[in-house]
Amino acid sequence: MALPCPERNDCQICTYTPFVEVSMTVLPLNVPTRDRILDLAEELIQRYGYNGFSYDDIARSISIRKPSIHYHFATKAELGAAVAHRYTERFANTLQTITDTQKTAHSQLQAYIELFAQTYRRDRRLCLCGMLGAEAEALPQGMRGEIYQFFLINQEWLACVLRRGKEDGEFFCAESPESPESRALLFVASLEGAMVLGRGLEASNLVEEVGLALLADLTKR
Amino acid sequence: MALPCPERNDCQICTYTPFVEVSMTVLPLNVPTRDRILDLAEELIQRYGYNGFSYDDIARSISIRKPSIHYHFATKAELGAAVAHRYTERFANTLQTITDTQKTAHSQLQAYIELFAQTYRRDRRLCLCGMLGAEAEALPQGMRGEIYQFFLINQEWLACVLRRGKEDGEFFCAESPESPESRALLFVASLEGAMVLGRGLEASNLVEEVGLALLADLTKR
DNA sequence: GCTAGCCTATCTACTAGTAGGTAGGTAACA
DNA sequence: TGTTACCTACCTACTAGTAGATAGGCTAGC
Repeated sequence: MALPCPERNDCQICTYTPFVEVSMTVLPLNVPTRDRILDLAEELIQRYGYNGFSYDDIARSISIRKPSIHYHFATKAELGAAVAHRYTERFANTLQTITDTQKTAHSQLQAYIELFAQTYRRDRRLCLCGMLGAEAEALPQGMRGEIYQFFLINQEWLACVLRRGKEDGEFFCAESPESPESRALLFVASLEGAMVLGRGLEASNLVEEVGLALLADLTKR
Repeated sequence: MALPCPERNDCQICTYTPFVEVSMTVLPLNVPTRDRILDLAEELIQRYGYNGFSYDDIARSISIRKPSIHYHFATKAELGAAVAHRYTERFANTLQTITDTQKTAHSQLQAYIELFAQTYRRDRRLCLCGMLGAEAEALPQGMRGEIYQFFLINQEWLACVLRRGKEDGEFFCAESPESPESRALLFVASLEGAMVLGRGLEASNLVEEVGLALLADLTKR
């Protein structure tokens, strides 16, 4: 797909141009091509979706030819799966770090919410797996397992934190009959949805707003 | 885009075929072509996204030639905007009906949740504007206004119901400092997100589960 | 009642451009 | 000498969109 022209987003005629430079500000030099492809594909999926970018978009952005991408990732489906896998793995590591560094369940959840808020603040990017979840039906089979894993890991981690928070008397939520798993689901869903709404309403602080309400509810009876 | 083959979704080789028949079971006979195009485009966007279908997909599904679609909708952007506009308008009417027929704020919210649950139960379709919200950055300018309207209408209606529910003593939520608008946002976001998670986790009752938790929180202090 | 003129809705045949992907070659290097 | 990481040149299929023709229906004027 030809990406929208960032310089003239208000121009009706020039809404689409065949190519757009993508932000490369944070990329250090001497990064292996394979990683640069992954990084860019990740950004493009978060911004435009899996069906919203092409090999050519990537090729132009990192100044190599299109077939060179096929050398690293034989098919687009393979690239997509690799991006999703790396994203999920990195996310799981971050959750582990949160568990290790934040003492209370409340501060762990705060850090969790901040992950989503941070992502959205970067050019209003969506959670990669949120975007892919929405597109799931139009995705190659191989990618769906990765998305499934992402949400499962999130739910399990959150349920664990919520359970501990309840045991420690921090929260009153998740009382029977509600399960921590169910509350965990609401937590992820709300944050994913907040990003979608943020884009739709062209708002910049929706994730934070929703996160605050989410935390507040945990201390209610 | 070539749509995925529904009969052999597990087949790696045949993941993509150039064409797939789309469900036409509910369409009565003698529906004007223009409406059939709109109906099908709506279904395709909800299932695969705006960048996930082509004029040719529609043409084949309703057995006309592709240029005939251009006669009714000159550009794909025009078609997309028309679909979103009709969807939002229909949704607004439904909200009015809910207001007119359901007495308590609680039952109005229940009916609201059921709208999302119903949509998802139909082949796991996403809310049209949820899908488009996620894709927003890759969408032609003309469509974004329609998406904005959808979420605004939802937020305003919900805030209104929540305010009334609080006045009538049905709810304890939305106490200061939290505004009904903020709680309304959480409400929509959670339901939109639940649909995305439902797809990601390949679950069928997530919208209902999230809706239940959402309602339960309203009666907490 | 006939007909000229217009409108609607469709068609076939086409365009330029983009999609993912392949074949085969090359230069650097261990 | 084989491997790695790229390249040029190409392919087929699909993309949105256009040009021009046509068949049938409606209506005003004679």
